[in-house]
Amino acid sequence: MSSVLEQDIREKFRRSGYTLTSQRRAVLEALKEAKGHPSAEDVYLIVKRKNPRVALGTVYQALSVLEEIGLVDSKHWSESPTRYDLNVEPHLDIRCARCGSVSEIPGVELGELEESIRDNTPYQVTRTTIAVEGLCPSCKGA
Amino acid sequence: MSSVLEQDIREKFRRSGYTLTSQRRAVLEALKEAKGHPSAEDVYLIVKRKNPRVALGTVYQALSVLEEIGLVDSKHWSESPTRYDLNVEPHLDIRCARCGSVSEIPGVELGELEESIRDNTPYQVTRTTIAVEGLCPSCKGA
DNA sequence: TTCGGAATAGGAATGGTTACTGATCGGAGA
DNA sequence: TCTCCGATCAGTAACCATTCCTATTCCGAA
Repeated sequence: MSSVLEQDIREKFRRSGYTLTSQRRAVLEALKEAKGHPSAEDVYLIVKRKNPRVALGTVYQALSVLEEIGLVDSKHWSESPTRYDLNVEPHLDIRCARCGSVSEIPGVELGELEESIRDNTPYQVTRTTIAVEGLCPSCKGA
Repeated sequence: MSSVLEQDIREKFRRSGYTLTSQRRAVLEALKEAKGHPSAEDVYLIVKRKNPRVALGTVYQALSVLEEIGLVDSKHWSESPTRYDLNVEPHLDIRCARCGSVSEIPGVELGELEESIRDNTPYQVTRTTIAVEGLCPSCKGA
C-alpha cells in the first residue's frame, strides 16, 4: 500500500478546483493515522484531538470532496456507518458482523465481473460495490 | 421467476417457529403485487390499501422475518432505502442513480467470486452483497 | 489591501429504521 | 369449545448517520 504523495494531493486539488484547506488535510492525516477503515465519526474524533473546533459536518464534507477527487474511497455495509479508506484501488473488504472490524481480502480478481456486468445490462454502469460480511477469526470462536 | 408455492411458505414458517399471520401474508402479497424491488415504504402503502390499520413497523418486522426464513431477499444501495425482492436466488440488481428504478442483471456468474472470496480470507463469510449503480436506458439520454 | 466566493462551525433538520408499550391475536392444551 | 400465555401488532417515540442551513471566517486573485 503506497502512501499518496504530497504532489498527487496538490495536483488532484488543483485540477478539481477545490481548495486544499487545513481541515481537509487534517482529514487525510486522520485517515492515515487510523490506518484501517474508519467511519466519519472515527475520523472526526481523531481530527478533533488536534483541532477541537472542527465540526462533524466539515469532516463529512471533506470526505465527500476527497472521495470525489479520487483520494479516498468509501464503502457501506448495512447496519453500520460508511467506512472510508485511503486505498482507492478496486479491492474487497470484509466486515465482521460481530465486532465491526474491517480488513482487506487480497487476491480476488474483479475485472471479469465488471466486464460481465457491463455486457449484460443496458444500463450505463457507474459504480459497483461489493460488501462482504462475516466473522473475523477472533469472533468466530465466540 | 417461479412464484413461491403456498406449501413452501407454510413449511418455512413451521420450521422457523414464527407464525404465519395475516399481516405477514399481506406483506408477501404486496411484494408479489409490486413485482419490482419495492422499499419497505412501498410495501407498507400497498398493504395499507387493504388494511389501513397496519403499522409501518409491522411491515419492517414482517420483512425481517420473511428474510430470515428465506422467503425474501433484501438489498441496500446508498442514498436509498433498502429494497426487497421475492427472488432469493443469488443474482445481481442494478439501480438507476437518477430515477431509482431497479432491474435484474441476468447471466452473470457469481459462484466463482464467492469461492474466491472464501479462499482468500480467514473470516467465515456469511454474506456477500453486490450493489450495482448506473443510468437506466431512459435516464441515460437526459 | 480589498473583495467575493468558497469553506467552516455550530446546530437544527431529515429520513429510514428500530424500540417501546399496551392492546390483540392465535394456537396448544383442558 | 373455552382458557390462557406467549407471539404479534398498532401507534408512536426514539435513534442515529447524514445532510442542510446560516452566520462567520478564510483564502486567493486582482
